[in-house]
Formats: sequence, structure tokens, C-alpha cells
Amino acid sequence: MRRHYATIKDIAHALNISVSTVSRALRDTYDVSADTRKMVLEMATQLNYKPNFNATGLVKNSTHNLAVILPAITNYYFSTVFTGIQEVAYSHNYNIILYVTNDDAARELNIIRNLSLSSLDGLLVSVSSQAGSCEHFQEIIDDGIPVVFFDRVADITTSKVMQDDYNGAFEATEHLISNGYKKIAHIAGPEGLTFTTSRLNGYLDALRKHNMPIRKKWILHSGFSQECGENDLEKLWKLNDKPDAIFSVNDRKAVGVIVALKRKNIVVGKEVGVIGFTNDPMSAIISPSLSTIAEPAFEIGKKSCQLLLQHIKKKNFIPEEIILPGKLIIRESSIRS
Amino acid sequence: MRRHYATIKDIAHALNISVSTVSRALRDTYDVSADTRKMVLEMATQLNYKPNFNATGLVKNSTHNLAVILPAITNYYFSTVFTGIQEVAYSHNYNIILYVTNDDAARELNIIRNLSLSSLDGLLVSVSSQAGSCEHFQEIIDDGIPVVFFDRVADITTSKVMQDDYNGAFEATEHLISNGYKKIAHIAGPEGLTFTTSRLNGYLDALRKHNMPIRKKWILHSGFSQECGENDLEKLWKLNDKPDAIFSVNDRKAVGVIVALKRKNIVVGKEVGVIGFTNDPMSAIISPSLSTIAEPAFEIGKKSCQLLLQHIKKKNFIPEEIILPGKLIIRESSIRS
DNA sequence: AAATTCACCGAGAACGTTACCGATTCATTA
DNA sequence: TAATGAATCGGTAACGTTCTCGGTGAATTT
Repeated sequence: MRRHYATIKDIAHALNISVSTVSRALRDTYDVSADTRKMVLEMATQLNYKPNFNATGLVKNSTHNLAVILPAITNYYFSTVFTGIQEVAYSHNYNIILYVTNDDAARELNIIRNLSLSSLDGLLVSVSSQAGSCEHFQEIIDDGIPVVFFDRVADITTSKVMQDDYNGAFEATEHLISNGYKKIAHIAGPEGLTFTTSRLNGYLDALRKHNMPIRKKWILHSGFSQECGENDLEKLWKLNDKPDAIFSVNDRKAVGVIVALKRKNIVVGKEVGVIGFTNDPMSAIISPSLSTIAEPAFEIGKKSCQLLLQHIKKKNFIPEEIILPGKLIIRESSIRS
Repeated sequence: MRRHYATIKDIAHALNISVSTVSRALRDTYDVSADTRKMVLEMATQLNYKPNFNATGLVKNSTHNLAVILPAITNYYFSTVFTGIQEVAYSHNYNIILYVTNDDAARELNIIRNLSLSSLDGLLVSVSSQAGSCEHFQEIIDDGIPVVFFDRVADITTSKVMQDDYNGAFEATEHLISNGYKKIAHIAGPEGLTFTTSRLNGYLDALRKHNMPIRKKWILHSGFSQECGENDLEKLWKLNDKPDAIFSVNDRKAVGVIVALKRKNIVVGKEVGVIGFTNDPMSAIISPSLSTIAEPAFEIGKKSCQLLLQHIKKKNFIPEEIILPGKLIIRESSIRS
């Protein structure tokens, strides 16, 4: 059977003092003498005392728990963001409860609905790609629980942290242009996601700036997997007027593109340029290696969590939107020579 | 300010009945009429009632929280295991608190020591590779909190779930042998980790079975990163008697080996065979593609969590050790022709 | 010497929920 | 008719902690 942990009552009884004094000694040095404080602390370690967060949570109406909700953890980007979150949470003594939605809107909703909000101090979320209504998030915010969005944000007034999707896409496209590619296609993300639009706009504006042709058939929307990238390329290659370069919304799809091109014995880089987005480690491994826009995933995680902690501390913290810059990484897949 | 959630008191007051009745109506149908139960349930949804787990946890001395402690989340194996854990936890309405140790023994210890055990129903852990003492885990088990180890297990009598490291290594090595490689080296994991030993033994026994040479200089211990793999290959290639094949303890190091070999213009497969362990998606992407032993990561996660839940349910559950088989996946890196 | 301040401590209520025990009603049985 | 039993409900204590308030005794001031 589960053993009973030592409580502050036990400490009080052992020292023949009151629980209030023990309680005060254990956290602040307020209204307690140095001697008793020392006594209490020693007895606490001796009895192997561990604070009961259920009890503190009950009276203070706050625990040290943060919830993180994201579509998946099995990819470079999200796992790195999470590591960043974890890093600042750990250093501030917060616990993280992680929920994975599998990019499924129904599951996301279910998780939100069953969330034990009374034992949560804040929420960090990246929404699922199947765009639904966001009222369930709004309700939580209305309840007074701080929420910070990252990467995939919802249209709600609260703090958000993301990479510079527009400029990253612009830079990627411009890089292809400056390397002599003339017919640039874009393999985009699912519609309805904010950064899908941002990256699409960056791509379009870069084409416009350099008077390059914009063709609707060269813009394909689909999921994030490598398989989606392969399928999209097959679609493009059924066209009469094929593109000579592809800007992919992420690296995994770009890998799919490269794989499909290699199957067709098309020389990636020389014949068809490819550039991705993320800087997934895979992009350096594949050959030819994949040019990409490096996302500051770890920093996004850290920044989101820092922001959330500020929200928690100050009741009326003004929402902030933080946009972190990406970085163009040039490898073999986008170089003609 | 944070809004006050509706409590069972509010429900009781609104319906002019007692809190005890509301409490009973809310969970079991025991000692409460169908009518009042219906009334309570309706009022609960109307008031948007959410149970306060701090309160229930306090009196029942149990929450629905599981802790998962693992070295890193930014790699295929652990993130997939976690997804498996999450899957069964979600379907049983358990929350997962995730801690990442960064493979740092000191941090692991710190996390364990500061664990809020009073609000935890069980623990799932994969230990850090810097072998230390395991008494901190033993203490937790002695306290009556169920612990299940997975993958990297500690020498403690409790339930464990892992892949068949010995036979996987044996099979991988035998595969290299049957493909005509004569001088097989092993790039092993950090010493002191259980599966490092298991895979090493599988490798050695396969060599013995086929009367192949065993050379101490062909066995290198180091970390799990790609860089470690590259370094280890450089070391091997400084030897007078170089191996003609390499069995790597995991795929990331095997990738490092392939990268280093390609840098030396050595044809992987034809000249030097390489095989890994894990079946990281990267192994299919790299060229030449990497042969490997596929680990049942997702199943390991699911099984571990199921086992933990059984421990939690039955107070005196007998510890089980579950070993799931791997699967040889043959790709280009281990084929001579 | 009396009054005031200060440092320290204890008693008790509260947080939201469940468990235990007793009370009430109503129908059933001897 | 009285006693028994079942079904349903309420009161109260408890879980471990914090918070507010009031109460000591000693030190300081007037």
C-alpha cells in the first residue's frame, strides 16, 4: 500500500510548534525567527517532507502546472520547440502536462473540454490544421487562464510567438530566382492555417517583385508529410508546363519532392531547384542536401514559455506578438552550377 | 482576475440539495435516485462545472497524473515511444507530465527529488546514460508509487519494457556475415547502459557462432549522436587493420558513419557494409539507404503505459519484464552486389 | 513607570471534494 | 398494527496547506 508522506503537521508535532509556523518557515522567512526556521528545515529533510501540491493548489487556486497542446511530437520542429518550453519551465519549477492532438480537430476539442483547468496555471498551444472554430480557446481565456499560441496560431487576441513566415518564404523564393530558376512552384500547407497563408504570400510577393509568372496550377495545398510532397510533385509533373523549381512549405515535403525527382532521374539542383522550410536535420542528410529556411524552434519554445509565465505573474498583461527571424541556409538542392 | 469555477456547492445550492448528494450523483449512481442524478447532471453542464482535481486528489490521495521521464524528446525513438504512451493514457483519461533530462544524470536526480509524488499515480522512465546509483528510483518504489522502466532500464525489481536488443544485434551481425563481410566492427553505446551490453553481446555471439575474428580495437564506446559516429569511424580508419563492415548501436551514429565514409570516397555497401538499429526515418532517406533493425517504439510506449496502469489498479501487481521483437530491414548499405 | 512598538507565534477558518454515519421516508413483512 | 427493510438523502469530519487575525513577551520609547 502507498505510504503516507510526512506533512507539515508531522513536522509541527515533532518540534512541538504550530503548523502555521511550520508553513511560514517552509516558504518565506516572514514572521519567523532564524532559529525556528532552521529547525523546521532540518526536520523537513529528516522526515523527507514533500509539499503536497494538491493542498497548496486548493488554497492558492494555482498549481505549478502548464499544459502544452500540440499536433505531434514526432518531428523535429515540435520536439525542439517543446525542449525549449521545457527548458524555461524547468528553471522556474513548473511542470508540463503534454497533450498530443495527432492534428485531429475532434481530439483537440475533446482534450480542451476535459482539461482540468482548476489545476492549470496556463496553456501553450499550437492548433491542429483542420481549421475549426476557436471558441473553446476563447472560453478558456475568458475564464482568466493565460494562453499563448505558437507557430500555428488562432485568430484570438492573446500572445503569440512565431517565426517570420512571410519573410522566410520571400527570401527562399528570391533565392531561387537569383539562382536562375524561372518557373517556381509552391507546395503549400493545408489551407486555413495562418502560416500557410503567410508563406504563400511571401512566395507570391517575391514573384511579383521580380515579374515572374504566377500560375494557379503551380500552387498546391496538402498536408505536411513526405508522402504529400511526393504526390504533389507527381501532380506537377502531369502538367504540360512544368515548373523548374519548387519552394516547399516544409522540409519533409521537400524531401518527398527530392525523392520523387530522383526516381524520375531528374538531377535536383541542376535541372530542378528545391528549397524547404524548417532546417530539419534530414535536410543536411539527404543528397543532394536540401536548402532551407532555418526556423528558430528552440527559441520559439523558450520565448513562448517566458511570455506565458509573465502572463501568469501579472493578471493584466498586455498580449504580445513576437516574430522571430529565420535564416536562409543554402545547400546543394538550389544551386545550378 | 481568474474567474471562480462552479463547484459542487454551487450545484447543491442551486438545486437546494446537499453537497453529498451532488457528489454522489456526479460519479456513481450509488445511493441516489435517477431523478436527482439527472437534475444534478443537467445543472452541472448548465453551470459549466469542472471537477477540481486538487480537491479530489487531496482526499483520495490519487490524481490522474502520470510522469514520464526520458533523456530527450527530439529524436525518432523517444518521441514515438511517447506517442504510444500518450495514446493509452489519453484513452484512460490520464494526464502525462513530461520531464526531459537531456541525458544528464544530475538533472535527472534533481527532477526525481523535486517530483511532487503526492500528485502522481505512477512513473514511466528511461534512465540517463551516465550511469549513477539508482537508489532514488528505489526510494520512490518503496514509497509505494508504481514505476515502469522502458528501453533504458535500471537494475531494480519492477516492471520493464524493452525491445529484444540481444537478438536484434545478433541478427544484424549475422546479416553482415551472410553478405560476405569478414571484419565486422561495432560502434557501441555508452558503457553502463543495459542495452549497450545486450547489443554488444548479441554482436559478439554472432561473431563467435561463425568463427569470425573478435578484435578489441573494433569495439568503440561513445554517445548516440551522428557526430559520435563520425568520430568513431575516423578512429577505426586510423587502425592498420581496418574493418570492412560496421554494426552501429543506433541509426544516428550509423548515419555519421556513412557520412564519414562518403567523405573518404569509400563506396558504402560495396566496400564497407553498415547496419544500424532503430529504423529512424532518416535511414530510408540517406543514400545509400541504411539497413537497420526496426524497433517497435510505438508498441513499447503503449505496453509500458498499459503495464503501469495495471500496477496502479492492483496494489500488489507482480513486476513483469516484456521484451518485444525487432525486425531486420535490409536496404542498400549492407548489400555487396 | 507607563505606554508603545516590535518580533514572533498560535488558533481557526477556508479551499473543493469524498467518506462515514445517521436520519428520514415509504413500502413491505410478521 | 407494529416492526423491518430498502432507498434516498443530509451533516460532518477529513485530506494538507495557506491566510487572517489576534495574542504573547520583550524591547523601546516617552
